[in-house]
Amino acid sequence: MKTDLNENEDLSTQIAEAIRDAIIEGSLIVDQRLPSEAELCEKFDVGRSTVREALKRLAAQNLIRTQRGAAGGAFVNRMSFEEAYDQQITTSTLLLSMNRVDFETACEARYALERSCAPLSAQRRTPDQLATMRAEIHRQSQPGLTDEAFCASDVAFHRALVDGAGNPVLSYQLAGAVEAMQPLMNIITYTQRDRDRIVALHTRLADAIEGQDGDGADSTLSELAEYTVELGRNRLTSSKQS
Amino acid sequence: MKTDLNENEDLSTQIAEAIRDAIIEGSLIVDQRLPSEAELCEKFDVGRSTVREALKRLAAQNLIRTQRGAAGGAFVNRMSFEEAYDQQITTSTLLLSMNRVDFETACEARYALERSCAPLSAQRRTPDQLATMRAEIHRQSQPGLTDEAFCASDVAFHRALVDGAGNPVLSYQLAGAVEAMQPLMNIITYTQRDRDRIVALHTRLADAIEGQDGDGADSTLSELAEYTVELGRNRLTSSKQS
DNA sequence: ACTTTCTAATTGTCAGACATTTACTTGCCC
DNA sequence: GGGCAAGTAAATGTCTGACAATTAGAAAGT
Repeated sequence: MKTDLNENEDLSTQIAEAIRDAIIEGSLIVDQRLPSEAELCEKFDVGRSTVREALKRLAAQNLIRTQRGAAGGAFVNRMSFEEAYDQQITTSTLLLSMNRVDFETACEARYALERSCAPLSAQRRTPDQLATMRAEIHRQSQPGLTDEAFCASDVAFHRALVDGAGNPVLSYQLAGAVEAMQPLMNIITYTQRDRDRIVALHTRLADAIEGQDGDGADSTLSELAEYTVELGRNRLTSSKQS
Repeated sequence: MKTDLNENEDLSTQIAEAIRDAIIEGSLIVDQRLPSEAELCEKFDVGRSTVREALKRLAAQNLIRTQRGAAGGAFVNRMSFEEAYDQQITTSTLLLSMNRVDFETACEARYALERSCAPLSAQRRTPDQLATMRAEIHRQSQPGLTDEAFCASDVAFHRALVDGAGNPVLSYQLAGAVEAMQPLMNIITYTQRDRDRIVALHTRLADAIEGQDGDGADSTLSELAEYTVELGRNRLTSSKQS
């Protein structure tokens, strides 16, 4: 681990970067214990608060975890898919909401990515995932559902579809795209007719996935994408008029 | 912003979460100044170090930035695509390297995602992006290139392809998939024959993109994916034998 | 052998001090 | 009045020392 710091950033930033690089580069391996705070103070020749701030930075990125007590300390954390999901979702959500990304662009990205899962999902989906999709479709067709609940169910449906590809890396990458869209989707007010149409498309999609018809799933997703963009466009137009 | 904290986590974690939630929820908007450290101490009734650790956590996630001086303080940061890229790449890289994700799975995910960009890229790529692709192909065919430089050029080529879709959200999502693969790709030792084959495929890909032939690009990518998986498989087999 | 107690190591938190940076004010000179 | 310089105040960055809380392991006693 490098110990010479000469940039013009904060000391805690530099120290955090030095340790992060050591983790990425592999000289600190998973579950390995970092030197104690006191030792890091000596090694980098800084005060304890500075070291602690650096460690907190790393903890915020799930790179390390800390334990108190005698055999405690900071340990290199094995980044779990769960943690990575959450980070990805937070980042994506903020990225979309803070940069005035328009609905159409986000929608295009989301469905483009999702379509890349469809053929794999048609091939590999488990009965369990198929059942989840059916269950969500059933929920979506129940009357009296709030728009938000409908949206949440939509997300669950699409996640089941994505997970059907049986590729955790794909699931991880898609988590951001699908979940981060939810706040944008929530601007849509669904009429009963909209919902009927979406449920019909979801049903066709589930049928295709069940029948291992990759092309069918792909084209249905394509239709769904088009319809969603259209809904978003109408919503924007009507809100401008009002 | 909530100020009552009663969980059993660190104080700095709780405070960071409270502020983060306020940012996500929208009660703290972009470029808004947070209360000074002293004010936050009062508000949450904790010491200054605790507040500072919380702020460093947020800074590590690019949620805030800080300025020194009289009119300084912590400000809600507009998450830039650049920052989001970097975060995504770090997270993805560590996720893959720490969870023994096998080459095949990662490769499948990467090319599946990339294929979702191909048709859009064929439609919209700028001459500039096309030129980048050609330039990288040229570099790749030069003799005496190290494996690492070849890999780097490969990444640059594929990023140009992805950027060609003209959708920043897609570029962002793909950044992780493409860049995070690089360490895994680096285990491959390319023979001259491998390189020739890859350059030929890249050329076909660039031709398809130039000719706005989405299907052609898609099928070429598919071939490239297959070939890359094969290379990885051979590499693993031979390393097991040695 | 088992339980209890003690001890030491380590992180979590607080308080106070000083350094550094920076915007703004004040005062002086022209 | 305008411009320049010095000073001032507010804020973050850093250091030090102290104590609290937690925990593993050693020591002691039965």
